[in-house]
Amino acid sequence: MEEIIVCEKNCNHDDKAVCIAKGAMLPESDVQRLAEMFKILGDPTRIKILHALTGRELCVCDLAETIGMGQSAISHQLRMLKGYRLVKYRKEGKEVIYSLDDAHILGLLCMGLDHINHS
Amino acid sequence: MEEIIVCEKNCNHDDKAVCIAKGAMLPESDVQRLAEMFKILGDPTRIKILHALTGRELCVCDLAETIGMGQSAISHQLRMLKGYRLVKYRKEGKEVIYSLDDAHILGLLCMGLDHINHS
DNA sequence: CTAACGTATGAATATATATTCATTCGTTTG
DNA sequence: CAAACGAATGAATATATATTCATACGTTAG
Repeated sequence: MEEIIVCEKNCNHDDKAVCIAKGAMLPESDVQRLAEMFKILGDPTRIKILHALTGRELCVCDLAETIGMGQSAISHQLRMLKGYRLVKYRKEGKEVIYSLDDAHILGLLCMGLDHINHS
Repeated sequence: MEEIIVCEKNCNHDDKAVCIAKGAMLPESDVQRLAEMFKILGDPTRIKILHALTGRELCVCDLAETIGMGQSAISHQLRMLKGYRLVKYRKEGKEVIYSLDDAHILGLLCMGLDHINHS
């Protein structure tokens, strides 16, 4: 699956470890996308939004009140979540109603919850 | 499982949604710990370190060379990972050899990889 | 058409974060 | 004991990030 890269530099101690580790490295693009994805989940406000939207759809205003933050802050975060396809929206009159777009990400959230509870 | 909180404020539109959403909210402490945990995984360098240490132990120097970054940068990140019990170390002469301390977290990494690949 | 409402947005601010540099510490080796 | 090495650390810096404020936009109601 992963291509083997030969390590050029000769370090003083055990070369082999570095060579093997280098060869096993994730492609940079995967690393970046992974980090990006986890970073999105690494913010309390965004977690609250995603969790609030599980099994429910809510307009911006209600989200803001539910979470207890300003409308603008929520809107900015929704913009980001929208960008990563984690939420979608539908317009109804003046309201914009958000819901989850990616059920898959909930698995990560749940697994995260498991992790912080069982340890 | 979760205690129901009654919402006081009367918003113009549908109160019920907010009440229910508020009642279903995660405890603040859970939210914080979840976010904290994901934030740790939300950095390319830390992902590289954790991934490099899967199935292998490496000293700081080799980690730095494997990843292609300065010793100090790696050391700072290891400090953080150590703080969250994601890595452990053992000393061998002048070297400090790190390994994973929490195999559980690898599940999250893998699941993350699945997620970015199948979507 | 105008006012009111819900939302989006840009700028500003405060804060957090990662990396580098210089230095120190501890261990080993000559 | 002194020099060399690997690692840790603190300060400094650069950069990213979240939130607030003010305002603009679009829709609806009067």
